[in-house]
Amino acid sequence: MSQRIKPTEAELEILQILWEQGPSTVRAVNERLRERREVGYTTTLKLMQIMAEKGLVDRDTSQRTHVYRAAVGEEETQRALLRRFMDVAFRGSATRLVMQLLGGGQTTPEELQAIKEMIERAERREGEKGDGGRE
Amino acid sequence: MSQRIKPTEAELEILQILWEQGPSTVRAVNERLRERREVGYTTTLKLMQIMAEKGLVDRDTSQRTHVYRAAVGEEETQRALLRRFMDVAFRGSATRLVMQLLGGGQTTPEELQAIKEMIERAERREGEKGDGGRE
DNA sequence: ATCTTTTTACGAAAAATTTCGTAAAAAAGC
DNA sequence: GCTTTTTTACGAAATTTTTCGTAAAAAGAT
Repeated sequence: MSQRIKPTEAELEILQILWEQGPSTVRAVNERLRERREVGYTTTLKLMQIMAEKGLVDRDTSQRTHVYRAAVGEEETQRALLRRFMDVAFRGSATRLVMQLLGGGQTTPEELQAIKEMIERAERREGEKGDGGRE
Repeated sequence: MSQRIKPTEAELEILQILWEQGPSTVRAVNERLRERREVGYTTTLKLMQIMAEKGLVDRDTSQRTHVYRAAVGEEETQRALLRRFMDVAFRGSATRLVMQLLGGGQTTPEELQAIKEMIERAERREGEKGDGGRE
């Protein structure tokens, strides 16, 4: 299901902006992109039009200036991307991935602490499995 | 430095095979690829030739049948890929990435345990850093 | 020796992704 | 009203990645 979500890198960059600042015009998105690198306005426009075709974004065309919003959830997308990335880069091993993350010095002590707490929570969830905790 | 390592997806697939089974001929790599999908022999050959040009692999051409081996380390490459992926998909946040990994039900209890141990080790390392710890 | 198979080299086609030029429509400014 | 600016639509060029056809060389088989 969510395996159909496969934005390209440029598309993901735009999704990030839409997730972060909510529904936006092409101009607003392009300006954010420009903070990081040179991008032509029509380049951004075209990409967003393609994304609309693919169903990655919805757009409100009731006004002349269209407003786009992400049509796929941030978490859902991250889950799909992570699954794929873990498979291709770490042969599917979550352990190796985390090992690299922690060993590679890419985490602050605060992040380590936060991650540790998450592990404990995840362990508790595992332990309870079966009694149907619903959402 | 290691930011120069940027294999494409098909290239990464080949690197995985070379890392896993060591120096290999084009035929051997192609056969492994074929276990998962249709790939022509010359397609694999060409890719590996390009990889040799890029410096991703080395090859021994002393025999008629060339033998290729990975010229970039598995960990080094994973580190570079992970850094990039974390930035683009998780806005640079290791915490969010791990959250998704643990919350997404993509980890077995065994992996959880292994990960927890790694965290503790990483914490000890961090702790030593500040007060000039003994090794 | 001749024919077949295996391998490399090379180039280019095919596919996917990214970029942008140009035009037309709508809105805004004067 | 007329000009300038902003926006969308569209198509195509440019770039990157993947795939494969063809040829030539080397090795092996008969």
